[in-house]
Amino acid sequence: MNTPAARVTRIEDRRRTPAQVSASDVLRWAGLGELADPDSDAIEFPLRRVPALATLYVEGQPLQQLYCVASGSFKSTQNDVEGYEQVLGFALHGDMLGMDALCGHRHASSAVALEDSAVVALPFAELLAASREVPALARLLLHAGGAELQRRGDTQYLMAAPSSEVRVARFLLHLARRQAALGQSGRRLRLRMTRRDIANCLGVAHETVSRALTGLAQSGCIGVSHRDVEIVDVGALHDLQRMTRGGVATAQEARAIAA
Amino acid sequence: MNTPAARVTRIEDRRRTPAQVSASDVLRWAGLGELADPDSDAIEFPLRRVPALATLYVEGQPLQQLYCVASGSFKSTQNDVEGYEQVLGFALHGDMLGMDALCGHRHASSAVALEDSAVVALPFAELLAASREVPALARLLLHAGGAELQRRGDTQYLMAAPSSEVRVARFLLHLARRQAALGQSGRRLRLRMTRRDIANCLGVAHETVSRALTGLAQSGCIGVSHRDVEIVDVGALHDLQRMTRGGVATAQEARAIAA
DNA sequence: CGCGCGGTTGACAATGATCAAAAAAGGTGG
DNA sequence: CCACCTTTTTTGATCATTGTCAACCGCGCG
Repeated sequence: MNTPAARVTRIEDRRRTPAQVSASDVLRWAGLGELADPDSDAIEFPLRRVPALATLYVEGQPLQQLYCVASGSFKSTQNDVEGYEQVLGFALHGDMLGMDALCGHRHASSAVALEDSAVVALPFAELLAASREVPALARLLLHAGGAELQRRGDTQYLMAAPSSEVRVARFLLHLARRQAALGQSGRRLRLRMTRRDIANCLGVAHETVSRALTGLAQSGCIGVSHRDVEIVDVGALHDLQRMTRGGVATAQEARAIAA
Repeated sequence: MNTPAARVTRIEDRRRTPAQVSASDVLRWAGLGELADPDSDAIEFPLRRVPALATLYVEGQPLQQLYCVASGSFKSTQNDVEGYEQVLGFALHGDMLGMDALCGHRHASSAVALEDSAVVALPFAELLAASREVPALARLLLHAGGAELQRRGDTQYLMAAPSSEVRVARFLLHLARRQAALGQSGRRLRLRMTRRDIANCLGVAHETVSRALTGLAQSGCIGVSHRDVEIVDVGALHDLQRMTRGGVATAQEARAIAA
């Protein structure tokens, strides 16, 4: 494994050096570090900064590039005829964006940066050509597609929760798990998205998200301050998350019922 | 385009002949007919019958095969710790199953046949190897991943509908559109899944699905008899499907409000 | 024939959407 | 730095939608 950490290019460095990221780094970020090799080291992709609230691509636009989130975060959305926006999910470091354009070669969703972010731009045509000689690239695309499908499945699970408080609890746990997998804290979350975005994604009114958060805070499961959430009692939150219906007054009650 | 129809292998024929399907046929079924060539004609995959209610693969199982639905239909489900089942979606002819296992090489969902069905079994390892020489196979995988993502996005859109009647309306329209794309009727549907499965997928109680269906029937939008649904007034259903909240008494009212 | 499963319908309680308003935060320009 | 604006978030009150419980029907099957 010849010290992969030493070879990982730090994002911060890239702000000064020419904005390029090697395919190896993309593989590592996507969780396929074991496939990084000299071939993929040699391939470089441009890094593109995306300011907060900027649109990376919009639904219907022909597929030119796929993107890998280098830093920051994004929301994916679908817009129906009336312009009503449906939030499909949120993308963090290492997540690929634009995979749903692989069928039809037009983006099936839009992506908007939630904060100042950066993405690696992967030109699809070149990627396709290069993937014939560098199998790791082909694997990258398949892996990314599978990962995105799993995230969508998780989101569907969130949305199907019978009570809104459970939905929000699941949402927080899901986000915490993803952050933890990135080496960040699994207890302290900064919600980069608005309550409205969360509500939209969960299929509830945004006031309900607000109420659910204060409810969970009053039960002692979490602490909420603006967009910072601390998961105080993971166990209680996890027990609550499984419940079918009806809120729970306190974290201890949640444990009592679950026992 | 040398008369592709003549070269398409009919499903019925396969019941007698050795159970093999060419890669070209899979490409055509998946909507990539233009990529079919002599190379892909030469590759054959086994056809596997799946009786009603049989499980094709289960969550957690190592990925051995990907599947393409040849006939019949399937539901994809996720099971949480307690065994509670979450229906993620339904697969029809030409849909690929198992794509979410491409990340982690374990199935992230289970697939169950809703009726007597048949699938083309695509051994993943061989597929990966062959795709280096036959680009069409690589494209097939990417295309299928994108298609599955789009279907999941549509499902999320269904689930996010604010009223249960709208959810069901969208569900019916979605299914009708897919059936129409397969050359079948876009007006007459046979719901292969139980009401409970629909409800689970939409995130509502199964009684609510029942009520929504009779409600839509009484408004004159659809006709319902057991599992056969006829879309009588597509326009009204489509108008209703866009509404944000509140049912509509009659199909004419739906049009009046929409006007 | 009885049984189980899937589906429908009714009654009731309650979750959550809606409307309304105000407080808090963030950004902008002077 | 402050005033001012917009956006975001919170909280309250009310009521409809919908989940839950329950009974019933129709159908297929052993």
